[in-house]
Amino acid sequence: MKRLLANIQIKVPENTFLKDPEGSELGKRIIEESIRQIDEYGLEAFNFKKLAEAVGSTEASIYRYFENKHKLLLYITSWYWAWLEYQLVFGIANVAAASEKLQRALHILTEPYSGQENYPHMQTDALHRIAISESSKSYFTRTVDDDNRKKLFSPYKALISRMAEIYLEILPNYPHSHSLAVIVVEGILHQSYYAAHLPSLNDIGQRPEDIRTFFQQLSLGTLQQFQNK
Amino acid sequence: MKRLLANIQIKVPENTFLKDPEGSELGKRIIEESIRQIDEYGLEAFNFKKLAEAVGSTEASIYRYFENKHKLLLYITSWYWAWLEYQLVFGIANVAAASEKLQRALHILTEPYSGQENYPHMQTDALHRIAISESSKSYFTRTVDDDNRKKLFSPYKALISRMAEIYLEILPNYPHSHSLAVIVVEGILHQSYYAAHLPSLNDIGQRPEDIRTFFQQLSLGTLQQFQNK
DNA sequence: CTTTTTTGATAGTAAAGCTATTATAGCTGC
DNA sequence: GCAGCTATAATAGCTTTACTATCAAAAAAG
Repeated sequence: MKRLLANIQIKVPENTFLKDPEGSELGKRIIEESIRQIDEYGLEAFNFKKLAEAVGSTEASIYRYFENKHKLLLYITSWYWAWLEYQLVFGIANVAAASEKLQRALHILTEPYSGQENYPHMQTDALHRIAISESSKSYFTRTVDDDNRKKLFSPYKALISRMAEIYLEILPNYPHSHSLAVIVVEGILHQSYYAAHLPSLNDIGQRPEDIRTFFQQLSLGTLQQFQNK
Repeated sequence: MKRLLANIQIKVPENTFLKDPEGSELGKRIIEESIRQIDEYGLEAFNFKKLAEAVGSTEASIYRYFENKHKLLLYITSWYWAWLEYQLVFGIANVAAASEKLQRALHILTEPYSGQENYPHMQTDALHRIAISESSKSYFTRTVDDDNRKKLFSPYKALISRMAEIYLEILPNYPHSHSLAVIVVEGILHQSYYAAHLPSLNDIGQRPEDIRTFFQQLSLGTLQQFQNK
């Protein structure tokens, strides 16, 4: 796939951080190590004390960048959604047929590119695993409404909108493109999770091409069913 | 809809509790109040201290019933899945046409019956809201594999299997009935959540009949697409 | 070379999660 | 009616997590 253009920057909602971690060495190390630890131990076991120790700094310093670990999770997942959106837009640029766009989009969602030159502290493969097992924790909280008002979910919504546009291109006037897009994006992530942990909830398997085929059929079938009704 | 037969009992996996809460007055009050508090404040804000105070007991006594709040959540959600499965099996019994079964199943998933005579401490409407906003927290943990080995997810799997059977009845030899079932069950719950909190991720709306129609089209479309491929 | 910003060092508080100990009340069997 | 068992209450305490405050040192900016 393609790497980021040198002058393109991934933008994360400002309210996720107190001080931009991209603006300092310590900040970048905090992000890099957070990704490592959340990926390795999971969000619950992750805390600022262990993080501080690992980056050779102090808890207080971490708190100067992020209010709490929930905001840090939002920062990390937002970055990932923004990056995925970029991959997607780039990946379908200049593709004529809408169904071909869908196919490529599903390819990116199931096998996101993992070399990441511009942001060496962003391990996109670890981020992908975090998206699979931790991302839903960013919005199933009692602060959702507040976070939403602060636009903290906009990168995720932007990604969903891109998918929705593809569906609309396949079937203009389809009224549920966003719902379908969410179901497909989350379905892909969750099916990967189930394949690894609750295999009886997944009879597609974990091969990306099989997951793609399934969701392509689900997408086209849903659209067609609406059209024929 | 229908109420539970007097001699039917909802069975919850044994390893979710240390001492069966159904076996004592205190146990039932613990469950009733847990449901109330988790529904009202969310799982994160919920803890055994406040719970103990509300039921007029002590923290130590709660710990005699449940190892921790994660197990208590598993108990509560397991009960709900088992109850839903019962509603579903009952609701489609003696229905001949498979497509009619699907329709009824979707009806139960979107509008589960809420009068609950045999288990007055089980507020099924509160449980439904908990299923929507908290249930995924029961398996997105680093103890999933362990919990799964202990069969703690069997009621959820049983529910999914019932749905899967309906799909198989509509299209025998369909190889992805379980994945489709999970996507539909979770899709219904999540779309309800988005309708309330992140409306731009849901363009179906929150009316149960609209949600049903959408997922019926998605189900049938997915099956048909497979058949025609 | 001085001022401002960033980080480090250290301390401490509050709440959550969990365990242990002892006392008391009620029931079970004899 | 009493011995013994079980369930709960009362109390205490420990550990970890989450978070705040203060001050000094180092580094960067002017």
